[in-house]
Amino acid sequence: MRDLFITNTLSRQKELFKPIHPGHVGIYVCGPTVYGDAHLGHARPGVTYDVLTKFLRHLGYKVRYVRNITDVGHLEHDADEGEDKIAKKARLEQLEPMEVVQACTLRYHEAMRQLNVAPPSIEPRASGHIVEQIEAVKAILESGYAYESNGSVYFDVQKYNKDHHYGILSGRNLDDTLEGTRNLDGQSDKRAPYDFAIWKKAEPQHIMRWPSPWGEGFPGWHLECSVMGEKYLGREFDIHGGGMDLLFPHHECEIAQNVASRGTQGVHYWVHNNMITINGQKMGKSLGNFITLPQLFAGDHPKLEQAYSPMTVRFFILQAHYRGTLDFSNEALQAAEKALKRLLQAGKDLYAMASRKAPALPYGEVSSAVAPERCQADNAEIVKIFDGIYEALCDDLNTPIALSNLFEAVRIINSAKDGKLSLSKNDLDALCQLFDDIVFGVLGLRDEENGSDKQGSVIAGLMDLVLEERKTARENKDWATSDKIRDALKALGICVKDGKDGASWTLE
RNA sequence: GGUGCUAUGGCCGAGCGGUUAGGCACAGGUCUGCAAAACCUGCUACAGCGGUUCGAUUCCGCUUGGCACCUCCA
Repeated sequence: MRDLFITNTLSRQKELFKPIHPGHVGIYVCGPTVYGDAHLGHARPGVTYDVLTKFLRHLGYKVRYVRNITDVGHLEHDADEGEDKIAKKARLEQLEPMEVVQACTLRYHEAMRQLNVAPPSIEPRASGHIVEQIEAVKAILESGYAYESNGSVYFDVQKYNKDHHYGILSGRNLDDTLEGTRNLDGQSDKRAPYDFAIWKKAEPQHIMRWPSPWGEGFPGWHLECSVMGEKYLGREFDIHGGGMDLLFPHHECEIAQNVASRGTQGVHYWVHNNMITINGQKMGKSLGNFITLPQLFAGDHPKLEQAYSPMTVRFFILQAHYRGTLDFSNEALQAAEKALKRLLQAGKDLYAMASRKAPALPYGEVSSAVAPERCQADNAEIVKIFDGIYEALCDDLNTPIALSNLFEAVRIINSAKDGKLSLSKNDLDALCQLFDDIVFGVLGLRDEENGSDKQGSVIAGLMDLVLEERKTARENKDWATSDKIRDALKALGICVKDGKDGASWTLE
């Protein structure tokens, strides 16, 4: 099995990935808080950890991928007001909280499906794990690193920091945290401003509430990930992923809770994806510059010059390394759209040359192929591309380098198609393998052009007929008829191109 | 204020102590009835100032700019 190196936020270095149990990998990723439409920002971790998971599987690991749905417990703004984000939205729209959760979850799933992000192995909800969270609060209280105050339970950060390092992940120390924290006129039940709630008392108007030994309330936000990670992946597991903005306080708090409740940090590799920015600035609801995925796919937003397909967005994300910020712009998306089209067209031409059918991996299915150790191609350049791609992906999931190698393959395929280069059967097989395993498998790209199979085959049949007539006209040098057909098809969004081996067409 | 990240050609975006990233755009060429596509060629950059080095875009320091986290956030 090839060695994978991945940047561990804990050490801030690339580390050789070694799973706890050989051949198996447990991954936990912080999923969305379901109170609104999924936006462009959600696409980044969705795609990033989808590729990581698919690559691990391709390397031969058996992966359990857990991604939660946060449907309770997000305190809004000021923790002292204790208003649950979901409950607030529900009140505004006169809906049951779970109605909001359900609607948003379904929309999130639909957006992920369009992005060809496979569903996780387990998708636990915070609201379904209240009992476990209460048990965790009890355990933390027993450990002495928490205190009850007026019906709420807070984590005693200062005490914890005496025995452990609060800030081990984010690279801070408590004094730094102190300086940045503003005192809110002592109206809090907390002993110190940096203490965080692990159980929060429900105010009378609060809809989502559960009974507990400390009265009616709801669990603190940081707790759910600690609890569900342990429940489904064990006391210790391999990888925990999430957005960089969750690094502090969320993930820092998770570590503290894990140490307090079960005596171990729990996570071996912390992986963080960077943000998508718009004009160099992070997207955020409060900044009013966020674009939802449905808007993006429909082109329905003032910042959008056109609609961008889910695959274009996926390719756009893959073109940058996951640890860097990625700046959104129409130019960048349009460039991605064209590049993707060229890549997929080369794939089609490749399969035609090899007389194979492209694998159509439906949503949720993962290629069962295991990374080949060696490339069997005769052409040295193809071997180099093959190696380059695996080397790049094994080096902290460097998808941009992998893509640059794939475009070298595109060049070779196109040259072969033009008859300027001949490829052996081994070469073609190797290239097909690359497209099967990497382009469609690991990177999860796919052709969006074709409609349903039945419609597609009808159109293909009609096109054969039309192009046959046009060919006859061209053989008679009847350019008027030939151009008339091409123009008419163009008007329907079908682009005809005359190549050496006859005409081909694509749906715009 | 504290902590950390970053500064790459027209745009996006990799990378590295000495050797072509890649994509998009642009210009010229080949092919072609024309067009499109494709292929070939060109455009060769690393904020500024110092330092280390035989050699720095890559390491170090300073300056200037940008960003993120410290509050819900992917």
